[in-house]
Amino acid sequence: MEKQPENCRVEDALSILVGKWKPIIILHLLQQGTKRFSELKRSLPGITQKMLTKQLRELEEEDIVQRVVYPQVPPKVEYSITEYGRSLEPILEAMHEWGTKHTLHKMEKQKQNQMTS
Amino acid sequence: MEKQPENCRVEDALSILVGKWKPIIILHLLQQGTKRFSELKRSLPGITQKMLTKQLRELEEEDIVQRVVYPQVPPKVEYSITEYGRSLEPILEAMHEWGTKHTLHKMEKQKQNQMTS
DNA sequence: TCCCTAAGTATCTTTTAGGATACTATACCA
DNA sequence: TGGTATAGTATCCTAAAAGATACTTAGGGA
Repeated sequence: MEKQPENCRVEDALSILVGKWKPIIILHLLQQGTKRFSELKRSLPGITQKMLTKQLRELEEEDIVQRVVYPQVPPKVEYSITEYGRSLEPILEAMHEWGTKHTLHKMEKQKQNQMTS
Repeated sequence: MEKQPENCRVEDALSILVGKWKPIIILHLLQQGTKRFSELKRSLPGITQKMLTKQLRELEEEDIVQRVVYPQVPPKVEYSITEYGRSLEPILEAMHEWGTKHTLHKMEKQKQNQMTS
């Protein structure tokens, strides 16, 4: 890690990952390969079309996902992770691992609060 | 990584790291140890007192930083990373590494765009 | 002839994050 | 007597993210 936090590039990764839906979209595509728009939508309960479209376009812009349109009616559009997008996997791994620990940490804290109250 | 993205805990890590100031605050404390409020403020050009206070309180709430108040006037308050907070380091490492690659990736893309235009 | 589908747009409203600015307390120092 | 320093609060305001809802397109099937 750099000596000077000012020069650090953590924000770059963060800017791609933040948002209520982006991490889970990336995880779905990482784990399940190519998916149609409607499949993704079904996989993300609560997301609106507008949001899904927006997030996917932003990820495409960053070269994290690839969008393939089949010129047919009704439309068919497939999304998949790019090779470059796959390079985010270690970050997501690290976060997942930490998140699991974090759940335990919170539970322990709650237990302690109960005991002292 | 879990088979089902729904059960994944990536969001937990993300929720702690997001925000315009949190990652850089954590990095400062990780690298420079204990710091007074005013020192942190000087290290973060552009941050307002309100924001710094807010971010620090939220990190304290999550047990990422520790806050120690010395009962004296003018006030003295010291902040430091907790052991638990230190466990975020691998995530920040992974992000930093990726961010560095990302910069290169963007530069290559720009070069290609210039060549095709 | 009309409805269905898939993958969107277009508007409008709500929620959240972030920022600007002013104010506070109180010991110490000139 | 008044100014300085530190670590905050208290209000108000703007911008960005997110959400709700309605509309579009055009081929195929009943």
